This record gives sequence, C-alpha cells and structure tokens, in this order.
Amino acid sequence: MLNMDKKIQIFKALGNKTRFKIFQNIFMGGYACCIDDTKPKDDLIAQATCISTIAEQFDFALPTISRHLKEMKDADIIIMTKNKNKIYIEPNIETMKEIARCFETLVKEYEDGIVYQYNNTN
Amino acid sequence: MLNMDKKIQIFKALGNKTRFKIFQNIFMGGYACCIDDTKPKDDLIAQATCISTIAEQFDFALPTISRHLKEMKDADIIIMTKNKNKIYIEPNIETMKEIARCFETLVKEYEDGIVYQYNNTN
DNA sequence: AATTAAGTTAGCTAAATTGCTAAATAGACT
DNA sequence: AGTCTATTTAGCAATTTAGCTAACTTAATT
Repeated sequence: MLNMDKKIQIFKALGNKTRFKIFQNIFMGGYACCIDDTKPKDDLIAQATCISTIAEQFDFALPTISRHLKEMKDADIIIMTKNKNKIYIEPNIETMKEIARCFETLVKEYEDGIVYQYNNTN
Repeated sequence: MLNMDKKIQIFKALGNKTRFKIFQNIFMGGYACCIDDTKPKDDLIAQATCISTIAEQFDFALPTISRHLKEMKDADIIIMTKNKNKIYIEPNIETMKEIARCFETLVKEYEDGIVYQYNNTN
C-alpha cells in the first residue's frame, strides 16, 4: 500500500511534461528509444534504457535528464539497475498496479455510495 | 480519452500536499467536512462541499484554498456547481475512471509483453 | 597508465509555485 | 438601498523547480 506522501511524490513525478514524456519513452521500451534500427532487435532493450540514449531523444542536457530520472526513481515509478558502467531503466510495474488499484477503489467506493454526492435538489 | 496535457495537468493537481488533502476531503464528502455534527445528516452534503467550509479545515487562508480548487477544477478532477452564492464541490468521477483505466491499460500492455522488459541476462 | 564513456554533483539563473493580505465582485437578505 | 456572506482577483514575498555548464567520479577499454 502506498502512503499519502508516496502517492503525492508519484503524482508530482508524472505532473511535468518532460518527466511524463521520459516515462512514456521508458514504458514504450525499445521501439520508441531505438535510434539505430539496423541493430538486431535483441539488442534494442539494452540500447533503449540507458540514460544517455534517453537523453539523446530530448532537447535537454544530459544532467537535466539524469536529475529527472532520479526524481522518478525516488518516486518508485521506474527502476534503475546498474550493469557495468551503464544504468538500465525500466518502469516499476508494481507501483503502476498500486496506482491503478488506488483509483479503482476510489471509483468503486464512490459508486457503492460510501462517498457522498451532491444532488441538485439542494 | 484524456490527452497527454490533460493527464499531466491532473497529476500536477494531485502532486501537491495541500491539494491532495483537499481532494481527499472532498472525496470523503460529508463525514470529513462536517464541522457541526449537531446538524441533521441530510444537511451535511451542502455544508461539506462549500469552499469556506473546506477552508476552515485547513491552516491556509481562504483565497489560497480557492485558488487550489480552481486548479483542481481546471484539471477536471472536481466539479464546481454554483447554487445561489455558494459553490458546491464534488469529485469528478468520470476523470477518476479515465485515470484508473489509463493505469490499468499500461499494466495490461506491460504484462501482455507489448512493452519491453529489461532482463538481467544483458 | 592514459583515455574514453556513462552518470552524478555543484553551483548558477530564470521561471513557476505557493503562501499571504487587501480589495473587488456577486448574490442574498433586511 | 445597505449589509452580510461567499468567493475571486490582484499584487506581493519566499520557496521550489527546471534548465544550463563545468567539474567530478567510476568503470571500461586501449
């Protein structure tokens, strides 16, 4: 279960155009990230997820992207794995599941009437 | 369907402690908002959702709460309905459904393997 | 051992955000 | 008409955010 501060941190991480696009990019994996499609497909994942490759696709300096990625990692929406001197990045699917569940519960509770509704007879 | 900018706007609206708490407060409806529990329960909803009543529960000035609510309304996460000179506020359940669906789809696509995963054999 | 490659940290600036108070607006009620 | 209630707008200050370049660290390669 995600506590309030963690949820806020997650929303904050996704509530910025640059980070949102980076996140989409990471989530799309190899397809969106590949800059050299002459490489064999098996190699795409490795290419796709390293920081400098992500940075190349944005009009921002590498340290800027690096800082955004750190913020996203701290929010647990991505996982960064060091492999040799590269860092591989993937979406944190467990967090996505938690967030999905959180909104589903909200909607369910609302529809079950646990939550009050303003009715226009007032 | 929510476009990218709208999604970012929604996450931004929820990515702030004050707004997040206001949102929770609105979602909880009458219970959380009621400051006079001697009033009949039927009256709770009306009390609960007006701006000044929400503001009373936070250590912030009313205009501050008002501006936060505007931001949340612009993001379509709440609905503000004018009734006489009060404004009633309720969560926008349609937006919550869309967001829930958006994360569910993300997870589903990931689990169906549409999205690449980094595997440790690299 | 030196060089190259991949990321991070530090320090700066500009812009955006979040709070405030005071003043303005809109509507309801005497 | 005048007053009260509910909310918004304007303008200000403090803080945070988001970008940059330059310098540093770490690890791989020559």
